[in-house]
Amino acid sequence: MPEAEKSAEELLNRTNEQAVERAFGAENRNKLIDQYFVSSRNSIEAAGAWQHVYRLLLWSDPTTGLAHCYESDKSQPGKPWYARSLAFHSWLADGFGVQPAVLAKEIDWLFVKACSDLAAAAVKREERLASAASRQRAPYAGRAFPEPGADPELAGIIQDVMRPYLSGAPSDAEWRVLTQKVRQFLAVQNKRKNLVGEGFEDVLAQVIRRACRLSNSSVQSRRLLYEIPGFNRARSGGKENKVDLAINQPSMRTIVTAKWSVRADREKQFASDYEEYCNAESEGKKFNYVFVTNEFDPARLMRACDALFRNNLMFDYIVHINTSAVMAAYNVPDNPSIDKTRERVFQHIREGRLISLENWLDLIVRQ
DNA sequence: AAATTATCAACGCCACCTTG
DNA sequence: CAAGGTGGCGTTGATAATTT
Repeated sequence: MPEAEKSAEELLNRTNEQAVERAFGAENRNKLIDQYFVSSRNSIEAAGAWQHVYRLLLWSDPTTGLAHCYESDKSQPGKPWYARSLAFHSWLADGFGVQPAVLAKEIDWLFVKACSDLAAAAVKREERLASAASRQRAPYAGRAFPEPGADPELAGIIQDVMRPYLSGAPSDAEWRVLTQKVRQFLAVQNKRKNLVGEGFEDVLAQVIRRACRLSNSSVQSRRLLYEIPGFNRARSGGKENKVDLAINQPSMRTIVTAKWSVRADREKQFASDYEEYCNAESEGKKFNYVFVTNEFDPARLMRACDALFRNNLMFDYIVHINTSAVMAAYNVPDNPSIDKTRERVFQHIREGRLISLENWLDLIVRQ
């Protein structure tokens, strides 16, 4: 390798390592998403957008090994969502053209990258904490306080299983290292939730910019409402709410609420947010209110499609990352019967009320 | 600069409601 | 009556904003 190229690469590696103190923060997230799109080198078209969203954000549930489309506890073998997860996993493997066994490697790009940045930062923090910890423990020296990280119960389980293969007894310190590693391994999945929320907004923003050829300034995430053209500062004192995603085109302003999945408490917010937007609107012109999601729960999807505000449909569009994925998940081979809620969702898809990301991106280009 | 508080999404768990 | 759906609530682990 030529000398100049080598040093440039070293510089890149070095800056990557030191620049990341908030691995899951907005800056690093966007840097990583950018990296993904630049290195994939594909021009981003509406039709392939769903694949990028899933490659970046979707993950496989470690307890089932399947692509995640519903809450883990409800997706365990034997429960209804296990069948739907199997169907979704199968559909997705076909879509990516890979075997079901290796699908997990195709997805979860953003989390995997951010986690390695996080681990690097944790190593540095550890040194500082360790010296503080020894100061904190100093006054109690000699009183045999429990060692941090020790987990005798977990160590016991491992010891019982492995006993026939152990030629000697590991030291207490070695057990602590092992149990801490096991705990860290199990804790990793809990960190995901810190990335998916705002990561979804950022990924969508980049997908929209690239697929619809819009500028950075016309597609923005987490702006205050009054920073969007044609919206006033609310006078009613309360907290300033941020808009998940705002698309500003000459012919149309679009306010997007982007939720990877829905919870009841957040569902209630949709209407109060919308009321705030309507009150703040100052140009006397129509704006679109759009809900983008990867929710698979039929009841939650149905409610979003049917939601009214002052007797009109509240959302102009309800967008799922891929409605074919929803249909695939609902049609499980071992039980062909379809309940009312799922049938209603099918109807919304047929009637164009619930649309795919691809369709919505095409609409944005045309408006 | 450090500490506190707010926010967010996922998830587990529980209680209640529906449905067959 | 049992199973499954639903909603509420609290916990977790992270960042961001605000206060001290």
